[in-house]
Amino acid sequence: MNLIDAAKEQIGTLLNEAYERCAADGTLPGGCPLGGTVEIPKDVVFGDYASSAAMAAARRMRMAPRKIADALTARLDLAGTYFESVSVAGAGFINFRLGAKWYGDVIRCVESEGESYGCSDAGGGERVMVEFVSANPTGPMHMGNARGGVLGDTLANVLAKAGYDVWREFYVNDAGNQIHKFATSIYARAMQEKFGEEKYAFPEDGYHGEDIRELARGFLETAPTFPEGKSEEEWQEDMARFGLERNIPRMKSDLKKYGIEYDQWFYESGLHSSGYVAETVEILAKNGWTYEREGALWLKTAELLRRKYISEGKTPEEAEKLDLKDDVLRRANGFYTYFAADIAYHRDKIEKRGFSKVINVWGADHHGHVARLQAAVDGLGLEGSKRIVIVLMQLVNLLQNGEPVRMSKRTGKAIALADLLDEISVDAARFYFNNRASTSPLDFDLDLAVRQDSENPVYYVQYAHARICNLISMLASEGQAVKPAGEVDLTLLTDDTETALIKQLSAYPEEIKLAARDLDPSRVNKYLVELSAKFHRFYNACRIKGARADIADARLKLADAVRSVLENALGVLGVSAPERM
RNA sequence: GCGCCUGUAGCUCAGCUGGAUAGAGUGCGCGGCUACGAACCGUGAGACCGGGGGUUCGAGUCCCUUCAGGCGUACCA
Repeated sequence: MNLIDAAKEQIGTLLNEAYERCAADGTLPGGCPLGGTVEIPKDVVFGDYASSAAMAAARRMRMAPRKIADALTARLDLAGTYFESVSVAGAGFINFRLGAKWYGDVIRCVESEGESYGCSDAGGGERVMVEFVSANPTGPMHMGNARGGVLGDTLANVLAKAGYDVWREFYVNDAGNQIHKFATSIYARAMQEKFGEEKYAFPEDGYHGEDIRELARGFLETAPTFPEGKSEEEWQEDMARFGLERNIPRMKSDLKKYGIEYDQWFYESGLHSSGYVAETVEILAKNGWTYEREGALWLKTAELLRRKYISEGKTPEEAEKLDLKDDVLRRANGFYTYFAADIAYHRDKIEKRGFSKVINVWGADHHGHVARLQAAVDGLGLEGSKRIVIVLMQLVNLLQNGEPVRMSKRTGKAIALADLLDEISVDAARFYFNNRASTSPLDFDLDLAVRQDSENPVYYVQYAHARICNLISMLASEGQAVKPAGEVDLTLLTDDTETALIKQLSAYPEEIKLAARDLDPSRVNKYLVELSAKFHRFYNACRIKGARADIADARLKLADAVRSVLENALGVLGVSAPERM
């Protein structure tokens, strides 16, 4: 149950009833249904909820907002509602103040819903896929993958809680050009290993990382006859397979260490071998969206995009001004491009597997592909622009001693995901990577992240949880256990820090809903920090031990409700809620 | 050129579909444990919300324009 919504709805109803009375006796003109919004003012001196209905109606009623507000409040009947008083202030805001029943209801709601507190049916059971990380299996994962992993996983948690039917997927790019590059790189390192560094030139565009040398050495142990007995191509094929068989399980286990597990690892190679890519390209051709030039098969991307933009509200003139280009689907050498495979993959997601929404977490450096992919899937007649949603994640700037550290598989200077966990806890990593909206670049300061103190917000939140657990067990050992809400007089919670804390508890379901709507799980971090701060404030202001018995019971109950929601929200982040630290 | 993202306190960032006096952390200045965990709390100073127009009762938020930074514009993935 969402008590914020309940309160807002009640205000809407109350105002409408008051308006009916005013219209009936002529105090206000009839036929002007109330508009405006109900909001939570920043400053509590204005009350707990504020309606702007009077201001919104001023023009239509041709009356001063304050007069409308006065007329409405004069006819309000608060008996039996959540509210104990109402007032008019400012330009014509109608301010409502909550009564004790509402605060008690929040705590009763937290108690009765427990783990499912915060859940809603906002998603209506819609089948959604979240595809994330999908790192190239040609090398170790880096910090950007770590952010994407945490973002995607947490986003999936948020969506599940908001009532979506969520599927997690990792797209394994085990085909195409970079696999060829992968193979030639291992081959070159193997040759160098065997005959000396200077005897065999390493390909300029190869993968320079140390991990390639390790794979080459590992491969040589399994192939003592190398390079005899097979052609170069055959050896490279074996090497690619060998490398993937090593790297993919490692990616799985690295991600698992971060608490990230998938419903499916989807292999790009399967799309090629089954002919699905070719079939998909044929459909595009049949729909008239392709042409041949210089031996390659091209997609009419520019035209598809123009159609897309115009249908989204751009004028034909605006669309014409854009610098749009066509794309190759099948190269002159007969191989399909990554783009062609990606179109096929999304056809598989939408048409074959029936996901009504497909969310992809991509690095911001891929943003140029968003509209193009959507347009191409539009060209298949599968509503790509509507069903494919891309969460663009700005890249991670890794800092050490204040200096930026470049991350690149090619140069081999990557900080591997697995190594990071030698430095910091999973909890700290997950919280840190989710601490910014995906649209903001994230500075990951290694020196800061290793610190296990209050500089790191995750400890602030976890400390609040541990503090409550300790409090509860300490009081229980003295014979004062947490009582069921029904046995506690919650109307005794009237201190400013208590009501502020309860309001924060009430905001949780809304916060989950907004995080799901905006595809922004970092909201949950902010919520947790805010909840913790309000708890610490309450803890310092309101003693439990030594307070009058009924007051102590009520405060202990409140603390326990906070503990429950902290555990709940930390769970959404995949961060532990320790009982002691 | 075209496109995406970002400009809010010294620093790092919040600010929900436009709402009342723009918030927090950190840093700096004070202060709080013979009291449930001081990994905490209170308090002070610190911002013409990059600039300029516009929309309206009302703009950090919406529109236009301009400046600055990041990224992208492959028969790479």
